[in-house]
Amino acid sequence: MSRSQVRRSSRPTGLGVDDGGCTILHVDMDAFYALVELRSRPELQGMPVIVGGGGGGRGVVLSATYEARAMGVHSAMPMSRARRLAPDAVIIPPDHRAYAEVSRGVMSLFHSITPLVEPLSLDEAFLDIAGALRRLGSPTAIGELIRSRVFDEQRITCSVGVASTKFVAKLASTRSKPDGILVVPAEQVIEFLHPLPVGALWGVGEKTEVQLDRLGLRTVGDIASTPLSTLQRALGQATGRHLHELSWGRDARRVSPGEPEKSIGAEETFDDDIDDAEAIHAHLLKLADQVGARLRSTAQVGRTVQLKVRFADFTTITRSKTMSGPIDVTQDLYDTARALFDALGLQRARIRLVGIRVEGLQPAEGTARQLMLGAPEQGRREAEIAVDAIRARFGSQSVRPARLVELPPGDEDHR
DNA sequence: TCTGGGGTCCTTACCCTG
DNA sequence: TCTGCAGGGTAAGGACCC
Repeated sequence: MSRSQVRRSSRPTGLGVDDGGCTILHVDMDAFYALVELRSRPELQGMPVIVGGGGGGRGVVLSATYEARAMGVHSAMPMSRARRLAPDAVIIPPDHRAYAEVSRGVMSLFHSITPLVEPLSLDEAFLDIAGALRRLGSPTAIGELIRSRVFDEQRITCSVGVASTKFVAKLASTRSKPDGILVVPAEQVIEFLHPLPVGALWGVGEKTEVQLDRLGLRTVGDIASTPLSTLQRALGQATGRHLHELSWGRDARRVSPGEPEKSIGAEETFDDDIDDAEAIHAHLLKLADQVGARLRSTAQVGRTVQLKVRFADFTTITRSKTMSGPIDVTQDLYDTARALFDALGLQRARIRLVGIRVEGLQPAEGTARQLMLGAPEQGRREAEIAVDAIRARFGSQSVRPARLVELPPGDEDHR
């Protein structure tokens, strides 16, 4: 990608450049996964490229270049549909390790600007730059500095929203995409917000948009002029208040770095629906293994185990159990999830996905752990910690539960 | 059309306790 | 002892975000 291509909208755009008081930046990488892939495949520049898929043909679009987007492709779209819309698009399976590495570089760059960085995902973050103004200049100048450094250091482009609140900064970065910067001065927030469609508000998805449409509310301005009580009756107390506040540009949330995780989970959609309980048990063991390893690697324990089951018709149920004490041992996670699954009493129902999630996280240090009925007082956890160490050194596949080791065809006797 | 995987937050219902 | 109520914890489901 040439410099001239990516810098085409390098001047601040939109409502003006009076950026006084606009100390919140929202920085969002453009078509992140796709642009990371283009770095190593420059021959694909200017072509429709889609990152997504996965092995079983049941994947969705994770990211698409703007050339693919122009053909109607967007993220979260089923791959089968994306292929129909853009039959000539180059499809690349995701390489999460590469994205994580670029993300670390970008976040580290942000931290060189300000310590107040709140990552939202791999490819976006809020920055509070109030403390950096004297050193680095105006908010707009800092936004431009970030855009230019991201490109120079990572060879990808990003968009920056500059405002006095997180919510407006995020909207501004979205409106400036791709490869732009938009400043929304505090006194022009209402003018900026009210013409936008309701779907622009954080928390309004497909379902809520339909509900709002039934009330005849199509723009943010419509919501602002609707009595709070009407919104709360239609959408519930919290959502009604939330949308009403946002519609007037009120968002008191601070940029808060280092928010602790509230849950850790893993789930798997099968290539083909499964109706065999034994096979489901094996997948549950694999997921428990992943979740347990993540808990231990982050030195956390959790109290509630949640099982998720999605059936062939896409209906989804969850079942959960709160333990009397926190756990982080794979075997305990598996036993609990399996008991929840068995209690469903399914008779060869066709299952599309299973997942395990652990909630109620707390630091492992100093926590009295739950001892499962019949479990040895010592041993299991220590063994799993030893396995974690071996995997850290020799790879995640170096040690696995015996029943997860794939046998060559015809070798069932050794199972 | 046919829907991943990782999360967060909200609502509702129910049970228990004081 | 019974009743009503408030509040907390748990469970389940749903909407939403990236």
